[in-house]
Amino acid sequence: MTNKQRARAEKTRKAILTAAEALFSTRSFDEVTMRDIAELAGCSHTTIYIYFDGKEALLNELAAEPLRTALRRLERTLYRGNLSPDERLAAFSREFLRLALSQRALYPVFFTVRASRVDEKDPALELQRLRNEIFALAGRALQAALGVHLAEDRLLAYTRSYFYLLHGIVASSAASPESLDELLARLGPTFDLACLCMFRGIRAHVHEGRQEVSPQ
Amino acid sequence: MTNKQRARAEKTRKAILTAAEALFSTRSFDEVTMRDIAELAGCSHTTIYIYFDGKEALLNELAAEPLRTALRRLERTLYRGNLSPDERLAAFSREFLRLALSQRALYPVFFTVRASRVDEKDPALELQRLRNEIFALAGRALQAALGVHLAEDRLLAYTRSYFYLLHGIVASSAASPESLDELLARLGPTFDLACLCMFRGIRAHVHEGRQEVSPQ
Amino acid sequence: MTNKQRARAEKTRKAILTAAEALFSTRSFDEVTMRDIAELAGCSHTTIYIYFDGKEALLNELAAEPLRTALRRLERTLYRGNLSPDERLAAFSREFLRLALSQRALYPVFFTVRASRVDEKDPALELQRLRNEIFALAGRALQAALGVHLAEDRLLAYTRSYFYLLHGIVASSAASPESLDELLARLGPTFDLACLCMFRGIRAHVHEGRQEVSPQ
Amino acid sequence: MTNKQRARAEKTRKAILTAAEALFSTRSFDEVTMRDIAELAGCSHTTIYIYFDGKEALLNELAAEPLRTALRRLERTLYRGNLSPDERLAAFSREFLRLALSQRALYPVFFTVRASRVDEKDPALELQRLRNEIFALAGRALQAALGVHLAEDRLLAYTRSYFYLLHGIVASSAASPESLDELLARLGPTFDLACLCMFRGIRAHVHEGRQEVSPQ
DNA sequence: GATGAATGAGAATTCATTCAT
DNA sequence: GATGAATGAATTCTCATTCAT
Repeated sequence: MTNKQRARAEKTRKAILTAAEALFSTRSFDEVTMRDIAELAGCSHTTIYIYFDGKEALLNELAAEPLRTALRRLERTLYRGNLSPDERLAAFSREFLRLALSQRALYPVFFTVRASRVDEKDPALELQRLRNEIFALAGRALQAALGVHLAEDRLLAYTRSYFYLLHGIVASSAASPESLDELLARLGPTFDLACLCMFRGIRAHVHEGRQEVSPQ
Repeated sequence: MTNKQRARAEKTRKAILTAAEALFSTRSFDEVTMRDIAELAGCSHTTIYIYFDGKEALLNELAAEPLRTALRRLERTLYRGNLSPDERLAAFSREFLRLALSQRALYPVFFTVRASRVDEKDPALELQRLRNEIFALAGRALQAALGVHLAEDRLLAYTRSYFYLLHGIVASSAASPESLDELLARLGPTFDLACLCMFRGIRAHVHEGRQEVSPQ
Repeated sequence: MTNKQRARAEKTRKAILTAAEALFSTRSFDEVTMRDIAELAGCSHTTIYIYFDGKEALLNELAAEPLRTALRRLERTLYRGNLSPDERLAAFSREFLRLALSQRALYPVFFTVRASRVDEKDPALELQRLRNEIFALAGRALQAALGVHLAEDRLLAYTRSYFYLLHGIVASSAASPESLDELLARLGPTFDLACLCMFRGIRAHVHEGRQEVSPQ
Repeated sequence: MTNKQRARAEKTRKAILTAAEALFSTRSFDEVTMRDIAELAGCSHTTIYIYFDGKEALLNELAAEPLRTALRRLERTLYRGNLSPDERLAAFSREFLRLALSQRALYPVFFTVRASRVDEKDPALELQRLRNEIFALAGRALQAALGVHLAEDRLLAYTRSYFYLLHGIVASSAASPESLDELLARLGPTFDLACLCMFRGIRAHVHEGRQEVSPQ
C-alpha cells in the first residue's frame, strides 16, 4: 500500500517536473502557466500545490536537478583521461554550453543570484551551492590548462573572465527560437573559436602578462 | 500659449519616460505595470496612451534614446586621436560596458532581437538598426586593433566572440543591486582583464591561428 | 466678421455631421468613436462638443436630417402624376427602402422609439414627429392604392402590417456588408415581390375580407 | 461526492446562463458586462470564464438553447393534425412570433448572421444551422399552404418575403418595454392580420401572378 | 471658434492560488 | 493522494468627456 502510494506520488511528482522542464525550455517563466504544466503532466493544477509550494518553488526545484546532472557531467568531462588539459577545457566549455543552451529558459534561474529570504532548506541555497561548484570546476580546468600554478585571486579573475564569455554565449543565444542542434550547427564553431581565443588570451596574459597591463 | 502647451506635453512625456526608466531599472518588463509608471510619472495611466502606442511601444521608445546616445559616444570613442588602436578597443569596451551597465534592466531590450511584425516606423526597427551599427562599430575597432585586414566572415566570427564576452559581462552583472560605480569599482579591473585577454587571444589566433584549430 | 465666423462654424458643423453619417453608414453606434468622427471631419474631437451635447445628441441630430430629406422625397414620390395609385405605393416602398438601406446603421435610430427624458427641444422629439409623418404618408399611399375609404383603425392596422414588412426587409439586410447597390441588385426584385404580395394581400383582405378572418 | 460537485457546477453554469439571459433581455450585448452577469449569477466574474470561453461564446451558447427549443416547437406546430394547411401556416407564424418576442433582446443573435471565423464546433455554426432549419420549415409550411408545387427559387423568394414580415414584426416590437403578454394583447390581432395578408398576397401572386409583375 | 492635454470609469481577460470534497 | 470549483487581484487598454488655453 504505502509503497504503491509512494510510487504513484513519486511518479506524479516526476511528471510535473518533466512537464515543467519541457515547457520552460521553450517559454519563459511568466509565459508558462500552472495550468499548462498540469495539462502536460496529466494532472490537475491543484495537484502541483501538493508537491510544490508554488510556482517559484517549483522553478527552483526544477532548476536543481538539471544543475546537479550538469555538475556530474562536467566533472566527468574533466577527468576523462584521453585528453590534453586544454582539450579538456574545450570539452568542458562545449559541455557547459550544451547543457546551458538545452535549458535556455532555465539558465537565468541557474546562474542569476536572486535575492531571496535566506531560508533553511530553500532550494535556492542548493542552487547557489551547485553554481559555486561548477564555477570552481571551471577554475580547476582553467588552471590545469594553463599549466602553471596561480594565486587564488588571479585564478579567480581569469575564471571570471572565462565565465563571462560562457554566459555571454548563452545569453546571446537565449532568445533564439532555434533548437539546440540547429543552434550548434550554425554557431558551434564560433562558440569554439570564442572559447579558444579566450583561453589563448588568458594563457598569453599569464605568461608575459604582468608588464603589459590593461591600459587604464 | 501653444508654447506653454507644448512645454507641458513635453514635460509629461519626459516624466513618463523617466518614470518608466526608473522602474525598468529595478524590475523587469512584466513586473512593471502601466499604472506603476503612471503613478510615478504623476499622471493618469490613460495619459500614457496619448504619448505611446502601448506598453511595448513605450519600452522600445525608452530604449531607443539611450541607445542612440550610446552609439554617438561609442563613435566618438573610436575616433579619439590620442590612442593606439588597441587602447581604442579597450576604451570602446569600457565605454560599452559603462553604458550597458548603467541601463542594466534595459539591456535585454537593447540587445535581444524580439520577433515583431516588420512594420514600417516600428521603433523596434530603429532599435535593430542601432544594434547593428554598434556591432559594426565594434567590428571596425577590432579590425583596427588587429592591424591586419580580415575576410568578412572571419572578422564576423571574431567580432561575435568579442561581443559574447561583453554580453556576458553585462548579463553577469545585470542582477546585481550595486550601483554602476560600486560595480565598476569592484569588478572594473576584471572586466578590463577579460577584454584584454579576449583581444590577445583573438590576435594570437589571427596570427598563428589556422594550424592550431579548436579541438573537435 | 460675424458672417465669416458663422460660415466657418456652419462648415465645421456640417463636416462633423457628414463624417458621422459616413461612419455610421458602415459601423454601428458603439463601434464609432468620437475621435473617429473628429478625424474624418478634420477637427479636434473636443470641437464636436461645441456643436453637440455628446455622442447621443449628435446621433439624434444626425438622424434628423436624412429623415427630413427622406420625408421630402417620399412626399414627392407620392404626388408624382404619371403613376397609378398602386405604382405609387410601389415607388414609395422602393424609395423608402433605398433611403433606409443607404443609412442602415442609422435606421434603428430613425425607427426605434427610444425611451428618453421628454425634454423640450430634444431632437428625439423631432425624430418622433418625422417618423410619424412618414408613417402617415405610407397610410395615405396605401389608402389611395386600395381605392376604397377605410375607417381609421382599419387603415392603421393595414399600414402597420405594411410597415412591418418594410422594417423586416431593412432589418434583414442591416447586417449585410454589401453596398446599397449590390444589395439592391441581388435582392431588389425580391423586395419588390414582397411589397407587391403584401399589397395584394391587403387589397384582397379589404375586399372579401371580413368573412374569412384569420383563424384563432 | 463527484455527484455533488457536478451538481454544483451545473447549478453555477445554469445560474450564469439565467443571469445572462435576464440581462440580455433588457440590455444589448455591449451594455451588459461580464461583471453584471457574475453579480446577478452570484459568482465571481472569473467563474464565468471557467464555463464559457468569453463573452461572445456565452452569448452564442445562450442563444442556442432557446433556438433549439423554438425549432422543436415549430416542428411540432407543423405536424399538428387537426389544422388545414393555411391554419398551420398561421399557427407557425404565431408560434414563431411568440418565441421571438419572448426573447426579444436575443433575437438579433438568433437571426443576424455574424461574420465569424468558420471554426469547427463554434457554437455560431450551430446557430447558423438552427436558423437555416427554421427557415426551411417556414418554406415547407408556406408551400403546403399554397397547395401547389413551386420551383425552388420561387419558393425561396416567397419564403423570404414572408420572413421579412416576421422579422419586421419582431424588430418593430423589440424596443417595447411591454411584456410578451401585453404586447400580444395589444398587437396580436394586427400580427395575425399582417401574416394573413402576406399569405393571401403570395397566394394571389402564385395563382394569377406572372402576368401582373411588380412594376419596375 | 477651436484645440491639445488630461482623466476617471470601466471593459474583457488571465492567473496563481485556496477550499471542500 | 488527488481534484474540480471558485476566487481576488491584477493587467492592458479604450472611450467619452472636461479644462485650460
